[in-house]
Amino acid sequence: MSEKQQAGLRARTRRAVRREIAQAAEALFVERGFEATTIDDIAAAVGMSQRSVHRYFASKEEIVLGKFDLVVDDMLAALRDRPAAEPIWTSLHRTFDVMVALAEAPGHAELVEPIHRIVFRTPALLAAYLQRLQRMQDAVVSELRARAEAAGTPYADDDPTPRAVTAAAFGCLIAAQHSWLASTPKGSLASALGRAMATVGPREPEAHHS
Amino acid sequence: MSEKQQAGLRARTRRAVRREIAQAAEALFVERGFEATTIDDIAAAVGMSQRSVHRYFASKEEIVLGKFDLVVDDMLAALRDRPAAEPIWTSLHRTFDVMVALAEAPGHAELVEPIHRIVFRTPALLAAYLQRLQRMQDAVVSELRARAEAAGTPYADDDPTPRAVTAAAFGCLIAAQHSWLASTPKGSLASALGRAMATVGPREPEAHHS
DNA sequence: CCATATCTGTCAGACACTGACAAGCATGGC
DNA sequence: GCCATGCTTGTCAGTGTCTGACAGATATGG
Repeated sequence: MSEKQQAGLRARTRRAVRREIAQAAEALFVERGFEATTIDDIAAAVGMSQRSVHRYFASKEEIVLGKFDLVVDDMLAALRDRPAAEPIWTSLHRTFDVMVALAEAPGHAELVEPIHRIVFRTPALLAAYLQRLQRMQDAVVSELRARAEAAGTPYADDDPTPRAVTAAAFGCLIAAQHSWLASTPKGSLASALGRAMATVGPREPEAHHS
Repeated sequence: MSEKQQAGLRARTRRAVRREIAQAAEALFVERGFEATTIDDIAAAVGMSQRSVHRYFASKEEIVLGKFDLVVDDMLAALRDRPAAEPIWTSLHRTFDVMVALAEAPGHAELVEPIHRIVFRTPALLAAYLQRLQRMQDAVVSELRARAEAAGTPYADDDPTPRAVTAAAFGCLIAAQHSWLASTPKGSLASALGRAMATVGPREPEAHHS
């Protein structure tokens, strides 16, 4: 009843309206910038009232970053499906692959780059994006703790290891996005991620879950 | 003329008023929370108008995170003073030590923990903090590029290495802050940082500036 | 003592966001 | 076909952050 991805008619039309709003909004954002576009402009573009737009998106940033929230669930599911014996760094790399694949999926890959650029250029959007990444890291850390617990080598409650490794991996993701935006000619985001994640990695001082 | 840390009378009184506002605001934030405290409340607490408070702080978040901006300059200076032959990871560790030392300095160390907790608990504040860390990373990456340039082994423009290493280090900083807040009994932030930065690190596939 | 610069309060406004209410429109039982 | 129910929508009103403009108070420097 809450906010599931039901196949009901209501939920379907709701998602359609969401897409319509996001589509019109992104066009305006690309055209005249994020901050220079008001909610009223977006509402007028789709023929709705300002209030209704806010019924579909809790905040202005969510219009741009809303898609990311949907990917997060897929990424966490991908992480859970990774074999327990796999090195953590590899599992995190494969988790990011889910996001990269959707970003480079054919059809709407043209909008990905300008939107990406806007997110990293607009302070408010970058802050919101980093906040979402941070929130996702909490979920990843929980998963890593559960995995270590299942392996018989749980982390101590105040052990910074799982969060440090996770934060380092997410740092590589952001570095890859930066590098991808700066690359000329434009390479693939997947290769940028691979290169970034090859430059750093976890250190295993003693035996700790192979 | 712009915004330097002059020793003039004007700049001195201005910083005094800033401190007074921040002090009163932090008391209110700790007492009733960040979001539940309005600018009008803060203005009333220091006997000023709402408009004048905004003349000293561009945003509500800056009242809390303004001190961080001052530390950033010291940290960047510390990074520049590190010997060029020192491993990057160690240089970054020493850079963070500057911030840790100020956080654990005697006198105002009691306020550090509750403020820390508020920052990590309040979404808007966490987002603003992460944004500032990201902006600082840009400066650190520039410094690392300049250092590699001076060493005769410059990075390519789209090489994600310097940013990935930097992002990983900052991830360790955040992980250390988390671990420090979660630790009972409360350990030192410096030791938490040391443990976090020991868990991950750069990989040197080939010879690249010792 | 005066010209200049700075600080201040007040007013007004843009903008994001929220709650409340009533009207429109659908679905589903009768 | 008809009506009750529930969801969506627009309108209105309000809060809170943040900004610009103006005028008065205060301080600085010649």
